[in-house]
Amino acid sequence: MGSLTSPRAVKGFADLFEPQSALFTSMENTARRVFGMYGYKELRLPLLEYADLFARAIGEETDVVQKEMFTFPDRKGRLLSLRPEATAGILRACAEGGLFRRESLSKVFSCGPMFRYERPQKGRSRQFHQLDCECVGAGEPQADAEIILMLLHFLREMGIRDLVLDLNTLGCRACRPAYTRALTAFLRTLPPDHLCENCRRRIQTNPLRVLDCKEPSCRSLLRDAPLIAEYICPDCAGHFSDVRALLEDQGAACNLNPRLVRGLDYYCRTAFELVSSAIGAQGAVAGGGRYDGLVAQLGGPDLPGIGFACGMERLALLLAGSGQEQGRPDFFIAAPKAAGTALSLAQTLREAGLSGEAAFSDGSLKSQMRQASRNRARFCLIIGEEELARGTVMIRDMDKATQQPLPRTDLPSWAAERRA
RNA sequence: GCGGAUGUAGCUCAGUUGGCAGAGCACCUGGUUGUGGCCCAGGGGGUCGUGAGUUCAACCCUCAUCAUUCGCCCCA
Repeated sequence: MGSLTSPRAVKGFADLFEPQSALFTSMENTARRVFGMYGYKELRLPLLEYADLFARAIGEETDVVQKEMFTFPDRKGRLLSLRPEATAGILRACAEGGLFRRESLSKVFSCGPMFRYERPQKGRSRQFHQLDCECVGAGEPQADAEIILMLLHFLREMGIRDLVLDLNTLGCRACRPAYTRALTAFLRTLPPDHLCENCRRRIQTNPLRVLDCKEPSCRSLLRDAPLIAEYICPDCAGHFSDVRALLEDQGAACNLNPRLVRGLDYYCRTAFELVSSAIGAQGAVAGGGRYDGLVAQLGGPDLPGIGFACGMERLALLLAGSGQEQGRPDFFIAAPKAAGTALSLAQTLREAGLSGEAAFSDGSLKSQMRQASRNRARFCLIIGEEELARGTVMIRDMDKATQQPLPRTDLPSWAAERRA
């Protein structure tokens, strides 16, 4: 297994090779195209931010901030973090760049690697990639509906249909505290030894999360738990029913899930998630929600906003096996005694628009033709003894196993013919 | 941070109660085919993850360690 101390990749940081890397590129291109149709503009962002940005945006008490960030001091002792999610950085950049003052409605798209220090498993690595959209400046239910429809549109374009859209409302600053109090009070009435260990802890730390515990015993105890729907204010209720009506009108089936809770503190009102049961335990492919007030909390203008993130590795898991056929090269040049000539002919053909390679070394004709075959080249251009003497090249059709000689000076026109 | 599983050739994996390390695929060379694919013959490649221990003898048993992987937690 290699030499004593061959370098290794950092744990949880994957190298993406050919089929996978092409899949990621096509995801990004499809995202640019589809999101562009809805008016989203691409933003390219740094991976590193001052650590306190995330504490302020995501919430000091969240797991992400407390134990999942890559945080370290720079040379002057300032704490930096590799971004664990995209929203905070996007909002910081837009505020700092004056975007929110120049336009009343901002739609931005960004993508790239995110970092969380977690134990890797299927669908989760320490460096992972997200597509991320944020719509800032619109508090209307139409904004919620549009961004969800856009996400579904994108997934449809990627050939993914069988995801379940979970939808919930989390209330707002006005009504959520009352609900949290009611839920906590209810949880305290339960016999503690019937709740799982995690849930007993969560009553203190984050009562909302008890709602989506997967333990059967917890689930049954929670059947009679108060629902957010009974506590939300009329504004939130109206907003939520408008969003549902708009989605329904567009034929977007959604599953109302009163237990859907998001782990980032900034979410309010609409929360949604797209879930698959086909890719292991980490089934959330995309998720997002509304975050009115977050921009102001980060020192920007008081704007409402909504956004989502889509996990590219999890998308790739869904797409596994549906890999599109790789394009075949047009030619391969086998020239056992004329590697230099082969190189220059290859350049001629490429400048004429064909793709292909020439053998570098002076291996046997047999081995060079094997190489042509392995490359799945359509044509093999052979320069053997005879062709070398006559200044010609043998052009072999690798599928039909037919061939004909051609003067080398005719290659440009042969290439032009091939292109047509 | 906590559990379970797995580390043997480039890849996928066999390996008996402890007794000289194997297959398929891939790769290389040659034969045959008008010069590739199919077929035939041959070949290269492994300190059995690493380090200790038990034993006359360890891929196999014991301990440690590292890595990978699937879960928990959390999230996309």
